[in-house]
Amino acid sequence: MNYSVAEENYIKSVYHLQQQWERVSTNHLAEALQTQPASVTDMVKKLLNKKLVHYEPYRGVKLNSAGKKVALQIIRKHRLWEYFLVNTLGFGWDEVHDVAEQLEHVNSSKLIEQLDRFLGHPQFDPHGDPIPDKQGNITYRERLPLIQQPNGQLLEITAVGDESPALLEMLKHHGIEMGSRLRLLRSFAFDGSVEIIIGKAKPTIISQALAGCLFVKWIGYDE
Amino acid sequence: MNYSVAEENYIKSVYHLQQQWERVSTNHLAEALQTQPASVTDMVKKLLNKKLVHYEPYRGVKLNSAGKKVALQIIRKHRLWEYFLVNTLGFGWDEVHDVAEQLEHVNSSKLIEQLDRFLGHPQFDPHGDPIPDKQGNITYRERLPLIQQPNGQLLEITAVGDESPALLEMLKHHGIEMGSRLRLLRSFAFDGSVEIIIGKAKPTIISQALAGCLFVKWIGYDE
DNA sequence: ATAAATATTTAGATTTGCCTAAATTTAAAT
DNA sequence: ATTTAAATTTAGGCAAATCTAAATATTTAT
Repeated sequence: MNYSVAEENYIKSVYHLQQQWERVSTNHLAEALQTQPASVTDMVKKLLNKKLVHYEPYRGVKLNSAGKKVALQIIRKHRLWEYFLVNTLGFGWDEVHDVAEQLEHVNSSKLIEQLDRFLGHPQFDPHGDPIPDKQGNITYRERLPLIQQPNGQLLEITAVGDESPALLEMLKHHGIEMGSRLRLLRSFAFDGSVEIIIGKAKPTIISQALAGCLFVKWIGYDE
Repeated sequence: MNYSVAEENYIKSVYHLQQQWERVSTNHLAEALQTQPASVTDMVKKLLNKKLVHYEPYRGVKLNSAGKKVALQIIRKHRLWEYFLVNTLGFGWDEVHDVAEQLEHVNSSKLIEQLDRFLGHPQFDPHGDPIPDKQGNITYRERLPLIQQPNGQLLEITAVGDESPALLEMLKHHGIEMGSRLRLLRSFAFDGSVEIIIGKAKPTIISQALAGCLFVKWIGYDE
């Protein structure tokens, strides 16, 4: 099967919104796709005809297993291209989204498999999100909100919350990147900021907003 | 300015057909684009509105300088992607056309400049066709039909006439590739076949059809 | 439980890129 | 110089993906 760019974008959006809501509403989709609710209703009916979604009028939409499969392949392409743009072509990760958004719709299984091989079968994209494999399997990895972790823990950055230039600038300033290790020292009730040690540097305080964008896994208490 | 995929394909086709005919006819364009003459007339009017072509009804169409500029950038993208597919991802050059046809429409100047840098600013694509630079300048290179060259000349392959799997297979069999050196010994009146020495191998005879697909530059008479 | 507010769908249009069939223009042939 | 053939354009329509405005369903609040 081959789907139009518009169809692929709808499928991808439903997939992402489903991570948060069981049934995805028309308005949410319209918001995510920057389009009108009426247009969403139209397209959802087309996806229903193509047997990619469950849908009942007024009740929201949900990918069925065929739809999920399609979504995972689009996401695979998107994230492989992001990895390529950052690691091969030297893009910053705040610059890759729009380009990957276009590249993900290029249709060639040979292209994507050769790209995957060239890149060394990466498992995670530059933002820490997992890259589904050819079969659609995802390697999950701890992705715990930094806020809420117990003090003293040695942690490793596994993902970031958004891909804005502003966040990237902030992280660069602190010398934080994917895989960085840090220790959570304490948090302040006043403004929700937290004190951390990044690598072997001196303790620093980062804002609640910044901390809220960081996801980690546990490494242990010991140095 | 930003052009649709359909518009870009028309512009590119006009450019290529212009290499052969001063004014490009509606039927030729329709043939090249696998579409109907009436559709061509429609689109040509749109390109006229966008001031990319000269056009008079019944008289054919021709890119103006703005149109040429656009065409060269599309061709630049197409050929850079072909180079990438062959040299980085290991495609055969008979497999690249359709994929490059899609990739050439991805819109990001940063992408194409970084790709160009990553590839080392190649000047020729895998078929020997020149890659226009960012400004649209083309490095020309001798591209003489093998047939018609004087006997005894030492020649180097600079381009091939088509990109079919069949031609690639044939060339592989003879050990001919871009940059191969060969000497033309003689041609046979009977079927137009020619006898050549490829590199330091023994003389072989290749068919007129094959010879007609090869383009060369002169290196000299001496060994 | 009913009214008000919100969400969703339907109806009818628009744009892009394409089509077929008919009309028109240009080129070729007698 | 007409007639015939070929090429091109015009007219009218269609499908995909979108829109606005109006109608309908659902949810929330009184």
